[in-house]
Amino acid sequence: MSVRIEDVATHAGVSTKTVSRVLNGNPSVRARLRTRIEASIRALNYVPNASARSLAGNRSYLVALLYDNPMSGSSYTMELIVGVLQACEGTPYNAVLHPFDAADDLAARIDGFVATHRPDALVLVPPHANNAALLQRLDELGVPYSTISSKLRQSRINVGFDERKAAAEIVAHLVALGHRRIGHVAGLQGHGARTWRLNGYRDALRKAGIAYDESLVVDGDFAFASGMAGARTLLDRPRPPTAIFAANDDMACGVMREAYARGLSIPGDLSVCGFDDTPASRLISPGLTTVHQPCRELGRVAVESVLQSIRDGAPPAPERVPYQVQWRASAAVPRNP
Amino acid sequence: MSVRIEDVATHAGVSTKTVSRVLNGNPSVRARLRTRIEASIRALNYVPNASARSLAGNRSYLVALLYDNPMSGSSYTMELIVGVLQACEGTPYNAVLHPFDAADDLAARIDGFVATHRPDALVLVPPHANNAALLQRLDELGVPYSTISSKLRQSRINVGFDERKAAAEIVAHLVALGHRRIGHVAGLQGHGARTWRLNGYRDALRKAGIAYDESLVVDGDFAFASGMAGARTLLDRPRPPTAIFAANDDMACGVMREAYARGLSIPGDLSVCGFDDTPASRLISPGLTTVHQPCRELGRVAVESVLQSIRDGAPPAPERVPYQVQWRASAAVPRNP
DNA sequence: TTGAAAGCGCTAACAA
DNA sequence: TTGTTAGCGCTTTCAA
Repeated sequence: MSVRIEDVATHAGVSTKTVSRVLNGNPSVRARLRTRIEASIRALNYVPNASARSLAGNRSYLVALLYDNPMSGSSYTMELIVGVLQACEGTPYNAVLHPFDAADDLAARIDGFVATHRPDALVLVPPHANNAALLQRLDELGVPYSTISSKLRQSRINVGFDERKAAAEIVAHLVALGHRRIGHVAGLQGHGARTWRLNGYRDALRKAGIAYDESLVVDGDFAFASGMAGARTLLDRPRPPTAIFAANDDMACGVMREAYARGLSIPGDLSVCGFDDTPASRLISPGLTTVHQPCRELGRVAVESVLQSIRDGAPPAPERVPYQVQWRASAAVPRNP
Repeated sequence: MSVRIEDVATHAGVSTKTVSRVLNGNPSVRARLRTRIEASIRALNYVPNASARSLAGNRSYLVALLYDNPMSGSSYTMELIVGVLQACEGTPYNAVLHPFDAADDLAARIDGFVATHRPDALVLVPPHANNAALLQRLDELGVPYSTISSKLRQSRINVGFDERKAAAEIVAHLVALGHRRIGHVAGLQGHGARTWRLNGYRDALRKAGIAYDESLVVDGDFAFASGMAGARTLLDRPRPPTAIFAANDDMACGVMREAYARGLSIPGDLSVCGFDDTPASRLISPGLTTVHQPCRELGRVAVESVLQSIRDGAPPAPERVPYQVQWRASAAVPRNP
């Protein structure tokens, strides 16, 4: 059908094994020979057959991304996927995507998945990244994996960013603008993101000498509706906050909806901040001040780290990628501090 | 390493070939034998090795999704991916995702892609679905493909939905509310979506007996900023529109931003409608009236159709999937008609 | 540092 | 309807 390794070997006047060595970056090939073989590969436009390679080498060259079944078009997952694909580019590896419902017992179903796809490595995102039983099973199966934003120590390779510091930075900015009563709509229990962002909020208050007022913190679940509900509770307080920091953008949008429903203007009557920098945070009016969650970077680094650990044997230390705060118009000096 | 087809054959007391026939749904296996073999497969927890299968069968069991490099987290692409993955579930097929920059000459690069991945089928979305040279090259290479929302007749298998009718429905609704001067921010030239939605807009006006006023139609490029710019132009007209229908949600959000910047209220002073039903359309305030683009369905049907054409030989007729209009608060009776 | 030969696990021809 | 045999294209022993 097409060009095979044998054709390259003939063209270069060597054995197929030597071509194979070049293909796999085996260092024990003389430089001159390597150059000649590489020239033949280009000349014949040779591309190795992935199936034959996997079969003979007992490797799939597959990296599987396990994520939660995104109910709505989740830009988080999309960006992650983009990063994962970027990391695979230029390597012999390919990505396999697999949405898994968080409600399912993944620790039990993972065996079937691994048997079917035989991935060389896995990348897990929350909530799966926080599933201790799942990680343990993967350890038992001997499948290398990396996690993204996991809160478990158990994960040998984890990538994330300093969500706590980022949240503190947002809240410190609100303080600097003159806000003293700052509300917080917290994220879903069990997610690292909830704890880190809430802690960042508290850090900034403490640093500013503002007493923590638990009546200004309400629970949310990262969904729009819970942001609305949270704002309702906070704005009904005898002394309502002049600013609300929501643990993610979807909830911040809910806060804005509720504020508008009460005839409040943003940021005049109420400053609002979010977290994630989803597309909606740019599209909504006014633009939402938020933390850019570096999803692509996270996906890219997660893949690179786990592949490196396969190559080099030693698992690399957990990684931290940089983040950035997006200052937009939704936060301003309070009208009535 | 693990259970092989030979083990199943031994267990069931048949030849490997017969097991293979069962695996591949070959009808020429007696029912009783089939049942026995299937029992053995379950008993041994056998899973075929995909690489060996591909190599021997000269098929990759891969469906490649070629989409444009999404600059921002595109919910369109994400939803499509979800649909594609859904369609692969329960089949031996897997999806390979490949973002391709629309600026690149894909028709020239497709050979390398096909040689590397050897996909059994391709699914193309705009703008690639509108790339005539690309489709021609695929025809030459003999790779089956389906397109999504392509405007080219050339594509034998195309899935889409009636965008023209959906747009007309939205505009008819504005008319029914009492609007007579309705502006339109059109999509990017060359996209089917631009033409279909613009035509739908004109259809609705004609049906309502409202003369088409070209000063109320401005060009956009599907991006937020072009929605703002379009609104600026339209609202600066001597007799500005009381409603604006943007060809997608991102531009509709831009229209809203510009309206707010002028102190207009929505929908009191200006009704706004979009198209696509992106996450932002739900999160923005007021909620945006828009057409739900059935991306998952499109992705799912595109895969199913092309796989069916591989099985049955005959390409199925182009498919139309249903859509739905999302009525939200951004469109209402005009305050000053 | 390089090469020869033996599979990896499956399917496709062909035969029975 | 079922079984036998020969590969698919590559990597891996092992030897040179």
